[in-house]
Amino acid sequence: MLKLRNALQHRLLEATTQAFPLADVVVDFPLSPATKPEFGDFQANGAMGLAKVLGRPPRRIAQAVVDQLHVDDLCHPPQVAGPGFINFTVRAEVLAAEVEARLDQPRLGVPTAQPQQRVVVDFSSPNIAKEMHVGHLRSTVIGDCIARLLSFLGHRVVRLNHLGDWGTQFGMLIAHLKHMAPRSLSGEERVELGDLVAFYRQAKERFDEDEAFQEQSRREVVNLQAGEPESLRAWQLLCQQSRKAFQAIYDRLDVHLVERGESFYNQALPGVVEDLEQARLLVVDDGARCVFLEGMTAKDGQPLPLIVQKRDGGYNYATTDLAAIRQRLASPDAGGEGAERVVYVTDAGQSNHFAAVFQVAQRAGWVPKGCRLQHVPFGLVQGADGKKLKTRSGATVRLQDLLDEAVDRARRDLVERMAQEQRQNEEDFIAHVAETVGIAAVKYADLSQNRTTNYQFNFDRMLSLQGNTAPYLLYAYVRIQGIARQGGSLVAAAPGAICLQAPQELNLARQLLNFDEVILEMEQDLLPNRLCSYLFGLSQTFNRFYDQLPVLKAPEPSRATRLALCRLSARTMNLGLALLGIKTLDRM
RNA sequence: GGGCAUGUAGCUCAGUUGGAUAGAGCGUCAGAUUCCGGUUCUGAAAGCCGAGGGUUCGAAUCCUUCCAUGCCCGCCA
Repeated sequence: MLKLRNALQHRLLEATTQAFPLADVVVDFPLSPATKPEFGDFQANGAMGLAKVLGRPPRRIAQAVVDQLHVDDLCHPPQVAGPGFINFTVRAEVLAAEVEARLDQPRLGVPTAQPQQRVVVDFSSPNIAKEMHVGHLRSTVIGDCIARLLSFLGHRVVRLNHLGDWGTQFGMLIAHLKHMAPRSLSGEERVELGDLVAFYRQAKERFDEDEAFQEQSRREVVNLQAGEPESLRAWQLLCQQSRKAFQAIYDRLDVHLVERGESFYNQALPGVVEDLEQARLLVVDDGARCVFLEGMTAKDGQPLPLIVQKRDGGYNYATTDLAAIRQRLASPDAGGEGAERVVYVTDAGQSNHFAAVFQVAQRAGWVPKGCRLQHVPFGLVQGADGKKLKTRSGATVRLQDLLDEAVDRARRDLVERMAQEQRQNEEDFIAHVAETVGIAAVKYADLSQNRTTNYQFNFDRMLSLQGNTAPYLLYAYVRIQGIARQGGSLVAAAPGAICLQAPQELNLARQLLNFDEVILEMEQDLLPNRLCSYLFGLSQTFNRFYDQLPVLKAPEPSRATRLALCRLSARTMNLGLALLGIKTLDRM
């Protein structure tokens, strides 16, 4: 409806200037989508605002504007309602023409962004030698969705996995590896570390108990940073092992990332501190080198420092994040990424940190004009008790276990339903459906909630076949495919064949045509739940349509019209879900 | 103590630049089936939008004070 809205907005402004040719009044008369279906398709609320300026009753103003409006080709006569709203209802023939035009548009009416930018989306970011857990779920799912959206809009998107692959804890791990599997380092023996979490735990235990081991661990950190070959090899071995585990999960989630761990910026860290020194931002405080932040205070009301080099000379995460910003925003000739926008998808707890780091980057002059650094925060994943999600024994929930359970449950549901319906299906089918539904349910549950709030994780709810869930949406899609299987061609409609008559047809057409508005809205604030609630509403409208009107058995021209609506519904669902990172099924 | 969030129906949550009578889903209760997959559809009950004050034609939305909850606050990320 974007095109229609723009056209109407244009005419509305013309009518307003005709009605009130006052040079000194800036006439702003915005047209927005109607807040309720009974108000039509669009509404204009400008009359109330102008009432004071013009010193006339708002309804009279609205009527004066309507009198100058020429929109007969697009709408029914606009209605003045309430205190002075103007309501517009688009003509059925116009809707039909829009539906027909959209049937063959690959982008379903969504324009590409102008200008197209180079965007870095930084998300997921697990730590080497630790397992991915619920904490990584939201970043991975939301980040992937945002990256998909921005690429769809035509931006050149680089999806970076800022892996925790460097730092003091590696000394401990390397030292432990050297004890456990010394021959693996020389390549004489292939080592399978197996459960890296257990390995990490062992190393940590030993570190806490054994003083000699502590000393050795510290030496390994120094060795690693100095590039000592054997320590480096141990480090690589650990990274490789983790990478395999991560990749298995990314494959399952259909999430693609470019690995760009913290170690990538290691060489740049001294330069970052030098730059800050050059920019006269650096202050030595209590032996640490830091930048004092503007507008941020610590507990005692003193200015808050961002430490970039510790007392012992080591660097910390703030330094790495600064190095990353500098590299991402630098031009490609300077070895940079040339990004015009960098989006960080991390939990809301890091808001302060990013505000600090962005401020320092800004003051250091690393952010070129027109470039934008953006933290996209999200809330915690909580259990049914409203507290941070844990297993029954109190441990962190492994992401792999969480996905397994979702798929298991989806499978049990499916098998039970098949028994009830006396349906026979191949094992391949069952496995594929269970996997798709399970993963979709987990993703959708996360995305369908406003990301800024904490989110209560609940298997029963997300896998339910009713309500705002992935299975409900997938089922609506499956129904359309069912029509196709029964002989309804969703391939094409004859030109001019669409004739919208029944209210269910008109409702569905309107909903379908709103897709473009929703995508642009989602782009504005990067809230995937906007798209989710749209797709849920579309599924509901479709189910009503499907329930109340026959498609295949309908006489012409209804049959062709309804098939066209089915086709556009399927395409819209498919594209919408794809932007969420969710795959559709033809049968389930 | 400071900062950032959050507070809307029994539960889980939407609510667009301030717009019309406050919106879903689940649950509850009452209905629908000659139909392309009933995993559906129709309807009902359910609200002091945390509390007070302010801004204006108009506030869940903006400002302010307070209350409650969560997260963060110097060398971990």
